[in-house]
Amino acid sequence: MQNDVAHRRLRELILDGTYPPGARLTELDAAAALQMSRTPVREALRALAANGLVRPTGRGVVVVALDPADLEDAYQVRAALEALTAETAARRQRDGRIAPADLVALEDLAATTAGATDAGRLSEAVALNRRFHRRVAELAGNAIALDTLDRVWDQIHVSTLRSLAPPARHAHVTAQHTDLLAAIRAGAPEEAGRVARLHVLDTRASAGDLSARPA
Amino acid sequence: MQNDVAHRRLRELILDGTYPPGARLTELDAAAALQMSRTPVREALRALAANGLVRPTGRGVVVVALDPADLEDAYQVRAALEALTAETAARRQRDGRIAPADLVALEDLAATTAGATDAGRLSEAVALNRRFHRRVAELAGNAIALDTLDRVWDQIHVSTLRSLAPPARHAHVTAQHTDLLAAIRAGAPEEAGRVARLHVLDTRASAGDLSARPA
DNA sequence: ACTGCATGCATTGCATGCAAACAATGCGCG
DNA sequence: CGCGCATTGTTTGCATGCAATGCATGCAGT
Repeated sequence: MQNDVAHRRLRELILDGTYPPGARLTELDAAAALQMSRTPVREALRALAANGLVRPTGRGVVVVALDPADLEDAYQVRAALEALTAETAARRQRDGRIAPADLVALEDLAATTAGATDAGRLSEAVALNRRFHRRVAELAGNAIALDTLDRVWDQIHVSTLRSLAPPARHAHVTAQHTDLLAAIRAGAPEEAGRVARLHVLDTRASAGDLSARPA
Repeated sequence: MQNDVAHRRLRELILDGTYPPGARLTELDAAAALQMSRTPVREALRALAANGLVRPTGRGVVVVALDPADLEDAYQVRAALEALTAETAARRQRDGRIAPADLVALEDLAATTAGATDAGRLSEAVALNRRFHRRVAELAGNAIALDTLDRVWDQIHVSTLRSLAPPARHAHVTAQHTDLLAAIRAGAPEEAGRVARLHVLDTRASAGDLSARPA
């Protein structure tokens, strides 16, 4: 009950845009693509549907394509949860329950992310950015929040794939990362939560602008 | 791709305690219980795992049993999301985007819930309580938040099944419901969010106390 | 030309069979 | 008496086959 190759591979194919939002996918298609029989593919499709990456539709499934309103909703959820995890992480730091090495590693990651962003290595920057946010959430030590965030991140990722544009004001984004780290390091929960929420909502703003004028 | 009888029925069996937290479940067992072949059951099990109701373990799956720390985490997530939805609902009300009938219906539901709680009809009260919270979340019109909350509610529900004790201070709980409704009706987002968060965390306190001294 | 219907086809739902993995058990050997 | 190893049984992973469903296509009748 843990050999989900089909699930993992299909998730990859969706996240990297091979199956873009709105793409219809039948069991047979997917099975052919993965060179497997329909059985494991069916299971994977169910799991993906449960994770909100794919939506059942009459025959077959379609890759989710969040409309602007849904995307806004997703960002609201993400903001609420990242505020929670940032706040929790800061509290843990204040209580001395965070290993100094973890904080340093996180600061390194932030720097690497900023570097990739500045250099315009887009997809790498996106991946690093997600890893940064995920690490922050990990610091909170809330497995359920992390799990939930993974879902939301995936959903947002899929629906913002086409707008893989460089963040308009990436110096701003980098600065916000720095602020967040500072608040966590200082053990200031309130501040960390506030910064995290605003940062997510800022990201939304740019993604929203882009998704407002696509195909 | 939407005929999940197996998924729905297994979910029911887990939520109503037929398969209690920690129960091990093999595909064959479940298939026998549902009188189906293993194939649809496997799909259901994968979906349940994706929804966090069941956890893969070596052979077969076990029904999730959140330890007290995880339960606390789940309540934190729930509180953050219910604060968001309450806040959003209040904002919508303020902007006149909520049908008056919906608010009235919600107040009725709150009254019914209070009645069942007072009368000590425990399982009915639990069900009504969840419906009340769900309706509030629906008012926010955020489908993704609702979806996410459903997951978290399910997870919490499973792990608090054994402690089906009457809420210690149910007058208090009822009062908080009233306060929440008032804040929404008044179109006071900040207040609604605050009340919702505190209400959830209060609930947690009592559930936590109970789960601290179980089997 | 348009509507209604029937036929065919794509696609899903489910069962069954088989092979591989893993765990437990019992056996032989030291 | 204890330890290691082989054997057996359980359970999963996957493929295939078949039946049922619903959609699209084309034909006929108006």
